[in-house]
Amino acid sequence: MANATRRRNVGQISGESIVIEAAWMYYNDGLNQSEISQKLKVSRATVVNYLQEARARGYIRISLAPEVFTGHQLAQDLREKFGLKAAFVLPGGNCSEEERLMRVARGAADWLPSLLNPGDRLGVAWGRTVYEVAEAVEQVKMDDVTVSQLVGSMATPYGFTAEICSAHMAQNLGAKCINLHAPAVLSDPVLAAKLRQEPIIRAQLDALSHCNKAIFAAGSCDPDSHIVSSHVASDKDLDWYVKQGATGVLCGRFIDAQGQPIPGELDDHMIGITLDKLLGLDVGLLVSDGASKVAPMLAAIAGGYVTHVVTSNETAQMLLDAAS
Amino acid sequence: MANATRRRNVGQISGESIVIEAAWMYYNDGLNQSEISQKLKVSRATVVNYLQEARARGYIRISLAPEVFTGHQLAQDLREKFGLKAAFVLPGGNCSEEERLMRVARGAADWLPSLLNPGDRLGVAWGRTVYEVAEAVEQVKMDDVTVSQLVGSMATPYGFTAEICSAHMAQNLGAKCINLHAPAVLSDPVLAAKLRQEPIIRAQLDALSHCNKAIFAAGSCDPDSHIVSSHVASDKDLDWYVKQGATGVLCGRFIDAQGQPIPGELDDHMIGITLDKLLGLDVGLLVSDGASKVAPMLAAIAGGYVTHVVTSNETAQMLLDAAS
DNA sequence: GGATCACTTTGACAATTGTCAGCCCTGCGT
DNA sequence: ACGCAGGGCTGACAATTGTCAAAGTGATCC
Repeated sequence: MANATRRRNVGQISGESIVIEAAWMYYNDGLNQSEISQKLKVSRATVVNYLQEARARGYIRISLAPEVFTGHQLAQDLREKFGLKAAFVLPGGNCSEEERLMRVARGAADWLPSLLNPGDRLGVAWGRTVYEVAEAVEQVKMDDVTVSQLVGSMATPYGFTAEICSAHMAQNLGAKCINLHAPAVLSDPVLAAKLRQEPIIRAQLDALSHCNKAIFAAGSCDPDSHIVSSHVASDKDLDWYVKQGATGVLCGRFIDAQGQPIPGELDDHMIGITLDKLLGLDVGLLVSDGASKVAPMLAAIAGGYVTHVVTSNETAQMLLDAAS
Repeated sequence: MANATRRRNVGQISGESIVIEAAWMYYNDGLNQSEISQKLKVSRATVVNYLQEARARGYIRISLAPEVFTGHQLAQDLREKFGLKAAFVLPGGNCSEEERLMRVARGAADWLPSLLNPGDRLGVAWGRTVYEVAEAVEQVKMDDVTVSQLVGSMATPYGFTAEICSAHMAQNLGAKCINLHAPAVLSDPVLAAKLRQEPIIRAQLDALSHCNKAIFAAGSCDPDSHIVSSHVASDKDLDWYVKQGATGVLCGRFIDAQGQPIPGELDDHMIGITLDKLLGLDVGLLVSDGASKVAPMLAAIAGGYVTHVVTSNETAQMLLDAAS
């Protein structure tokens, strides 16, 4: 393979770059395939092959202009009403909740790299949404970015543990990754406290304090919420917190409608970032979608954790309506 | 217009954003136009219209991956041989000199925004090549970038004066623009000196010292060079400088094969940046192409003014051959 | 009301692009 | 030499996409 002699249109252009030549003519010069095939003296079918190869190798970048999603009316309304730095509102038209979630995740993934600068430390939460964002991020080379896992790992049956979320995110961003090698929840608060004092864990938790940006989703307090199915909280815990006024979940912590953390038993059992650390970040990126997330999102925003939001048309409208 | 009631598929998605919806489905979800027309419940022809509108409005960004041009063999060879930070080598295959120049200009225009950061001050030289680059830059919003005109204005018959080059560049980059409101060459050195002392001109010249990046082309010393046809130098001047060893022209100044400025009468007549100010920049972007530019480019590189190069395949090869 | 205007939408047709089986080289093993 | 394998190229056909003139639709002004 390596030194196999390729022919590729002998006597023509330097050989390997004929693919690029074709791609340039097609996408930059605006020639059609027939014209290109004439110039290159190959059949049009070959030009098709070249173009496909160019696309397959990722030479061609096609993207929708981000301004479209941050600039339109709903996005501006969100920004003004909630005092955000920016909002990214995607068309969700007619899709199922599932499809909408994927779109929102993809939108966040497209937007995220432009929110990061060299030297940044990005905290990554966990959950289905965050996982899909991590997966959807296009491989790019972000110089000097560090990704940190915001909460410990859990036994979610779906494969989107906090570890995997942060690892994939770092992988696709070409960033360094600091994982938190501990469970998110321990049955014994004493053990949890001891673990927090372990030098390795302690260092990792310290690192979290230095994050200047974070990406997270808002979790709902429904009985079928992932916080229960991932065994972070039991049904009993959930009931208790809801009685205390829990409206949403952020990084594994329950918050009330004003976004204030609700102190409770779980705090002592958990290993992960505390919510006060999420205040005052350069970027607090909330990615969530769906009717069930409206109240949690509002709570997170009210708590001041959020500077940027990614969501769909529909959810944006619900947020605005609910807050009017 | 503002409050005119648009119909656009009444009862469907919020109306204006149906274009975005269609674009998303087409480019992100990979659906074809028929599928989209079904989902959106419009005819396929309408979908075509939506997509065209999206493209016309610039919602769709298509670009060739820059790594292709900075990564391939010739670019790496250039970088190593001349100690550059990066080189951008475009396919020039089979084109006329004119077409190659346009490609190189376009390549530079595509690359330039990614070389700029907030706070940068970009010095812009003049000439046919620089003009084409300025024209080819896609309208983007670069926050907090300032463009400075590196040399005074001249009576070129072709419309690419230094003023126009820098103004268009700033325009398309969405940057501020500092023009140099003075002729590049004055017949009287005393007058030139006086003009340099004028507060406005002086301030503008001072601003040039603060540029941290610059874009320029290498000019040749042929009798049909633009430096002559634009009346910056006379034929007699040119002859004299060539006799002194002039190999190229950079920002209106003659340099020898080692890139050293050749002191001469013209210096006192000129208003514009001096070459020592171009040393040690974060980015010195040389954009040039063609056989006649090979020697001037080598001279500019030898002089240490250049950190980044944009050129074609063919010229890159000539540079490497000539320097081997 | 109805004529007009500016606009979007549409169906039928034209052009462009994608697919695929088979050909034609070249290198390699027998 | 010969046959084989594999990659690249091609022509004919299929699918997708673009064009354009005509028709529809609400708003606005007699």
